[in-house]
Amino acid sequence: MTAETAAADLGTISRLTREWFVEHGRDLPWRQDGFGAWGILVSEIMLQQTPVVRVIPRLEQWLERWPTPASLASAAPGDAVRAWERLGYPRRALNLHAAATAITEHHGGVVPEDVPTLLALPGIGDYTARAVAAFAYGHRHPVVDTNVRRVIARAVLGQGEAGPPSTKRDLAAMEELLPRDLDAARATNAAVMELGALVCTARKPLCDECPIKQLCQWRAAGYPAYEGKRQATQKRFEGSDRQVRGLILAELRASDVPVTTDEIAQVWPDADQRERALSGLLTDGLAVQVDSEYELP
DNA sequence: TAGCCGTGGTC
DNA sequence: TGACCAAGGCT
Repeated sequence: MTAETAAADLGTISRLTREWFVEHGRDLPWRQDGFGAWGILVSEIMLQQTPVVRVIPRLEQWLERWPTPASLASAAPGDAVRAWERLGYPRRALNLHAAATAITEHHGGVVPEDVPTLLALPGIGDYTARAVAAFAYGHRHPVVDTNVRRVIARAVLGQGEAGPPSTKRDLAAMEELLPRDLDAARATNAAVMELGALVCTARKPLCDECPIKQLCQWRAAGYPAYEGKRQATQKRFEGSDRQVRGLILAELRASDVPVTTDEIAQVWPDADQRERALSGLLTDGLAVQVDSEYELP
């Protein structure tokens, strides 16, 4: 295949995916016109490693309570952790509060537009910075999440799985899929992501329904099994320190007053694990000690 | 960079 | 039923 043909195919992949998106993309809250940069930022933080269906109700409550960065910044960090409820990875709530504070104090209460400034905010990494710049402000940046990585691996590279993160490779590939036009570029980012979420899924991809199956390199190769490296498998959660942290934090969230070590001892039998978990929560700022008791910050 | 960080749903 | 997966970030 010549370079020209390849470039043309990338353009076709991009266009077909956008056309599919217009027809099949979900009407998610953060995609509505005028949703606002703050709402999009909050949604992106909440969506980190967390399914859409669990984010939507929490996001709506969050934005009703804290409609601006300044409003969240004026709350206690612990209120953010409590309002996070059971979304998981509660340090995200703490980071979001810290980001709101930085935005209020250093950026005039307005969510920054450019990737480097966004990256400097706590809890905002490469994906989230690009997503906010692209979706909230319409900047032309490749946005690469786990869905996009999978689509690129399959459709462009002909591999069954994305394997371990390969940021440079995937950013370059996504960059090539982005049209010059700003609106079309933003739509492409959303469309490829959505294709990975709804059709080109991790387990049972719906290849028959795929708008770019004719151009998919993985399909053309006969769906070879993935042979490359894989991401390390997650450790078992049941009985882990992570579980203990979660249980202790749930105890702190549920209480209006500081919690005693005796009360914490009720949530988990193993004292060593309790100490490790509690110490970790203190280090992370998710808990603070008052005399011999503990509470949210 | 590999390991850690929650929680719940799926097959 | 247990492993896998989910719009990642940080160290």
